[in-house]
Amino acid sequence: MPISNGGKKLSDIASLVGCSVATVSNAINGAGRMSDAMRETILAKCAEHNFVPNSAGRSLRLQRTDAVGVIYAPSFAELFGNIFYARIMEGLAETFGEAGVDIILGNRLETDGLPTVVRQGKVDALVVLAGVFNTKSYEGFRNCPVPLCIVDGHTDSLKADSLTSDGFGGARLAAEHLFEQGHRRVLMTAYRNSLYNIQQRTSGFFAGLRGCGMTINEKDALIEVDTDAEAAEKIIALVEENSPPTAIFAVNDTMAIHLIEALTKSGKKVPEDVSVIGFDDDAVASHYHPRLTTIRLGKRDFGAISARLILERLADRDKPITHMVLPTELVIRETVARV
Amino acid sequence: MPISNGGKKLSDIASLVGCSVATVSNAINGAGRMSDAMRETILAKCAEHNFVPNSAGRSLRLQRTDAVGVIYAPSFAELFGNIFYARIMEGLAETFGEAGVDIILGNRLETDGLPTVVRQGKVDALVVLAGVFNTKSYEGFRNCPVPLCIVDGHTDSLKADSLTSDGFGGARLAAEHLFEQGHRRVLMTAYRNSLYNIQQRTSGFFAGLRGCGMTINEKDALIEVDTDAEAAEKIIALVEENSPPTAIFAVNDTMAIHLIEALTKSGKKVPEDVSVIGFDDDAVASHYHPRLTTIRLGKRDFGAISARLILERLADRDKPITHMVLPTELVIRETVARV
DNA sequence: GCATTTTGAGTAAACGTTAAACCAAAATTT
DNA sequence: AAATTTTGGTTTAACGTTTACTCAAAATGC
Repeated sequence: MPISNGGKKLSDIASLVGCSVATVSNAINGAGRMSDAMRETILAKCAEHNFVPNSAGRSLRLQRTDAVGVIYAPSFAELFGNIFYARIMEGLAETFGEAGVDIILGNRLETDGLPTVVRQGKVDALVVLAGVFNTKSYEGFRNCPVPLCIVDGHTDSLKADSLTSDGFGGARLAAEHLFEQGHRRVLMTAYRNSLYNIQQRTSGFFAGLRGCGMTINEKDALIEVDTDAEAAEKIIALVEENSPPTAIFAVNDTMAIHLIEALTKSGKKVPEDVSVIGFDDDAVASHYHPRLTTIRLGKRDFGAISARLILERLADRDKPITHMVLPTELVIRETVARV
Repeated sequence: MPISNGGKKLSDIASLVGCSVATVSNAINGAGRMSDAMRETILAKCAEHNFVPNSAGRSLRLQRTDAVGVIYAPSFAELFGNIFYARIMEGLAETFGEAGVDIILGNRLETDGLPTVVRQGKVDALVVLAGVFNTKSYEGFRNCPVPLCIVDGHTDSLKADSLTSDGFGGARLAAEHLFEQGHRRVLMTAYRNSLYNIQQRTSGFFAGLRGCGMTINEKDALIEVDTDAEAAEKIIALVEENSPPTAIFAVNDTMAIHLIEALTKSGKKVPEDVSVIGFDDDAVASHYHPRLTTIRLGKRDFGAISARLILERLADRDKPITHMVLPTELVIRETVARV
């Protein structure tokens, strides 16, 4: 049987000091009544023995754990490889850490329904990293007994705070940049199975184009695909046509890079022959050659803000549901040429 | 007061079924004695209500938490940004997840001594990601009440399992590759403040060179620096000398890339004028241009193996301390030329 | 000097779970 | 049929905290 604590408990300190356990507890929590001398003596003994109350006992009594779960469906495997989520985790760790709240990774195999960590009562709240969520994915969280904060996703079907980036505005930024650089024949590539994020980017891009005064047929200009490879294939074909696009907006950076690789392989130069703009500002974006022009999200802020959202909700369960939208910014690098 | 569980408890199931709480507990844990009918009825009711025993109650009684802490000193900020550790986390999450063990991020501000998460008894064991540890860093873990597993580091001063990669062998691989490609005048750049990992790489490299029959003066061939910028500066100067190096072994990939950038900027071509080989196989290594030849570590294995090491120790506290050394491999890309 | 309030604690119950100890009834052995 | 074992459970205590309640002694008010 594993020993979980150093072995010390309230009663040890109590008998060391010569008082009751209740008094020790009160001293630690700044509650109850006792002489200043007593309080100091107890606190000193606690410090001397490096004592801190056992978490299980405390949780049981207090009906709270001072821990939040972070879950990423369907599996955690992708999370750590993905720099986008890494930054979020960084923000979460910092903000929750300062608040004295631990982060538990929801890495247990969930059958369906609520995460194990919730059903066991191990967490006070849940951060849901919703990257690949579709509307159905949220169903599992219906009547979740702890507050939820959905990061990088949104649904109206759940009573949960949520936090997304301004995919619409970011994509509009991309459209405007292309327009300003003189591009008039532009294409967008996106995944067919439209999640919330993708939809936002798509509508933002075409809204941006129209806002610049372009008349554009979305049916022709939006290339819907299932994979990056399919996107590359279609683009190569389109570039060979009579009136080829001068610029392409890829729905994310990895797709953008696939496009550039394919374009280069088929003899087209980026950005001289065709410009490419991505979305996300992944780590690869700045390391790739040529360095990718893209849209940057407030990645790190996602973590800190969602943590704060949860902390606030824990403090006030009745505060109104919040849906925050974080701004995006254009990062100009080397893949968009002036024409 | 936050509600942590769905609210259900053993006694609810018990009164639903019409038996005692002990019987419900026994049914769930496959303990005690009861009729098959009773066991099935109870299990069915548990499933129907999605019941799972409360963690705090269980921990308190069982004196174990089914959770491990992962700590990364001095702060977590770097961890998630670093793909090396991200892969380790991935392995940990998967292996611990299968074993029904949760991972708690040690993100609470630690003053000194043991992590808060340990003092609170929130974890059964600790994974210490030791990347930046020096011998002094380990002192804080002296008389840690829970088992430790040190990942990517090692010390004899602690009774702890540990896991490192074969930096020595990997660096030897690098040396042999350079020799085989005809390089006879080679340099190594490394950080001055020598941690365990760096030391291993350094001695492995020169051992490899000597093993190939080269006589080499380590004093001249080892360029010790404090920063990547300093390394770049020194290398630029050395390359301008009478008998310039034909190849450089950088102690890690980021340093290698700094070197290449500087070399390129000062008019030298990599690998035509000077070859560069790195260490770690970071994500950048394959995305950078030119693609970096480097030494790959068993990154992902680190997580899975250290998790298994901990699981084994939890099962048997008296099993002998293990220090595992994982093999490395040479990844040939584009930054080493034949001369 | 007596009644009342305040101070400085202590007592005891509760949080949800598990496991050892216990026990009546049924089944088996002698 | 009496003695014994097995079956199918129940009762109870314990894990470490916190907090409402209690209570004597000291301080204060009149």
